[in-house]
Amino acid sequence: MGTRIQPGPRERLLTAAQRLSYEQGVNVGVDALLSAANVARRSLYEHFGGKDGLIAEVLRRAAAEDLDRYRSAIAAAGDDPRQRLLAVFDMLDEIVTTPGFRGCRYLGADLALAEPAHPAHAVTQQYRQSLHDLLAHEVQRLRLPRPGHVTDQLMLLIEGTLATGAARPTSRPARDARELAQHILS
Amino acid sequence: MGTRIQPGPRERLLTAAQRLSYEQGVNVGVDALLSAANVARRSLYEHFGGKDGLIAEVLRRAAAEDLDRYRSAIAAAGDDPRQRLLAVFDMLDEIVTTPGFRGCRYLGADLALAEPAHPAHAVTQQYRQSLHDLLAHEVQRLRLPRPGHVTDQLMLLIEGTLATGAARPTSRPARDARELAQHILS
DNA sequence: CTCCTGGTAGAACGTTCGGTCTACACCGGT
DNA sequence: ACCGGTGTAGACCGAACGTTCTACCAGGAG
Repeated sequence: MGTRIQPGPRERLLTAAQRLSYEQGVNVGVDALLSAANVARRSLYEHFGGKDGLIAEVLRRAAAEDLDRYRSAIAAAGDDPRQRLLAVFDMLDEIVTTPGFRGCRYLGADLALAEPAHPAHAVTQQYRQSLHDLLAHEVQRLRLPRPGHVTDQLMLLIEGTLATGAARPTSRPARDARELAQHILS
Repeated sequence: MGTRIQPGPRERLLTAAQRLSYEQGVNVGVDALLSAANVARRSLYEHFGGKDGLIAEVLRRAAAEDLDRYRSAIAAAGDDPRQRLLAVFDMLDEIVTTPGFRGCRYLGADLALAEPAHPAHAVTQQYRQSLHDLLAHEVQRLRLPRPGHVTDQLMLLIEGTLATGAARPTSRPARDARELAQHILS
């Protein structure tokens, strides 16, 4: 059964690694992951084949969660596609102003992992594609000219918001981005 | 004297580290830096006190070069502040489409170095402040309302361009950003 | 009861990490 | 001629890296 009193080692490892790989970066050591999860060394290699596999799985899980946050924010903003898309930047404002925000996890992974063959890269690519599709679906309904172009610009604003939020913590990049998004969508 | 047939070990080390710390990330090993620069281990510690000092100095040098690129691009664009600012995004288009582009060096350093006390963070902060001032000076001449706000938005577009260029190499984020910049500046 | 599965605990592997150290060579200045 | 400064070459250190290994233990199924 999936549910026990305490989550199994696989679950504990994923939870701890999701937190630590964000706080400390994906180059965090295996020992730190194991002791944070209270998991035996062996379990890591049985469940994920190695650190790379764990990191990739962590990113997959985080991607699913983050996409759900985008979907929830959009769904809660009513029916107007314009308002639904602007709601994304309201959600981003919350995220980047939350203490402990350290930038976009996926960009951080791509920059930190130099080897192009690392399985993490495929996960981040897939994540961005899903997010792009999510936005494109809303943009489509607006019947604007060049919908693909508009979607790319929204993606750029999102990446810029997360990057600026990490680089200049005093600023409020999501507000700036939201204003720019309003320009695009009108 | 400063000029010899071959640059001294300090110069070689800076040059090699500037390249390697970008290609491989700032977590590149000391041995890789030393062998790439053909420099004795000892020289690193005599000249920079350690790897952290070298990384910080590399970022300082890169920042000076990058700021000069911005200044040159702006200066070459004539007298109209609007055209001068848009020229920044033309320059960025060149940068992000150049093979081997791996994103913003300074954001990469901030994300990869988890310890807040690392000297690199002060350098990246200073770099962004200088870039911000550079843009603000041009924005000021436009006599727009909320010039600080506009400058922040331009910074966000720049960060977004560099992040997107690294994350989605097939896109042309600088063009999208330039179009948004035109909206801001009009 | 016995056996198997899946978990823990931890030693140990070889490699790499950043950093310190010794030994020696070159070269310009006095 | 000599000396001090600066460089190279490379051994060496303790620690951390990712990984593999053995030994043991709990719980459920046969």
